[in-house]
Amino acid sequence: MNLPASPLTLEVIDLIGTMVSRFHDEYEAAAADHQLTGAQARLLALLSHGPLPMRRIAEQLKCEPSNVTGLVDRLEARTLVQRRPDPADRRVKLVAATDAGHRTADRLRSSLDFAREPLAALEEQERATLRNLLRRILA
Amino acid sequence: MNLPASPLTLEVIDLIGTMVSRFHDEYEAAAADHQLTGAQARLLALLSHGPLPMRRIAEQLKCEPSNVTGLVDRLEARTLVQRRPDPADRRVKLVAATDAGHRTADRLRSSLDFAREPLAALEEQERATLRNLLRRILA
DNA sequence: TATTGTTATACTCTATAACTATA
DNA sequence: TATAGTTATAGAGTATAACAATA
Repeated sequence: MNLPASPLTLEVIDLIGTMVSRFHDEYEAAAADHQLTGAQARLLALLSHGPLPMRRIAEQLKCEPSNVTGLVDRLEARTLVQRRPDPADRRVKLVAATDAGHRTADRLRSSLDFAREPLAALEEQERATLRNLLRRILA
Repeated sequence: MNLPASPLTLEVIDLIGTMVSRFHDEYEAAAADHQLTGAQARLLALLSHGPLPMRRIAEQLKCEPSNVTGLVDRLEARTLVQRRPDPADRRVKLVAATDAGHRTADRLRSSLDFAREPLAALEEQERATLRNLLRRILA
């Protein structure tokens, strides 16, 4: 059983919804600026930390492994990623970002700094307060 | 020119990213629980405020009008929405949620109260602080 | 037998362009 | 001529099920 939410709580939920929507739209737009779809951008960002097996990619992206095949196919056709054999297990294919892929991922990440601008409205101390509140919500 | 972001700012951006990702995934899951896609759920939520012309729906959903045709087709096939003529302009079709559509939208909205639970970790005063910070960021 | 990645299939979402019926 | 909605087409993302190679 849920208690009815207070007007304050409802407003916070609404504000979070607005933030989610805005952040999401701008991420898609930033990806499009680099001729990437949102899913492709997320995969490329994932690979900037290092190569991953197809299986792990599917887990991280929360989708079926069969989807990853097409996703990697399209990025590989543009030489942004590369399939490599895993010496330890010949069933596994490791997907790695190429140099071009890493550069694209870096540029994408920089362009995402749009998120930094709205935060400039806050003082250092206020950003710390926001960080602490978000940490507790997401804990 | 952008100044490099401080570690604090980067952490806040990262926390916001986590919130966006979590909120988005849970919205999709809640929609799926009602046999709706995310796009269908957003359209149905939009119509809970009242009927809208196809054109306005496209604007609100930030997509092309041609997409709305199929979206409404699929919801109409399940009698969750209905196309009506606009007495004032015979070119316009008004899309309205049916009773069943309103009920589904209500249930969906209730199930989204998952967002309320994490907020319970905060005291009333802290929620007010969070609201004020978010308001300024999103202003 | 179980696991990894792929293929085949089907559906939804999306954009573009051409069409129709109104205005 | 301009606008609202539709259709046709195509590409991308997604899930399910069946499959080959390897463990």
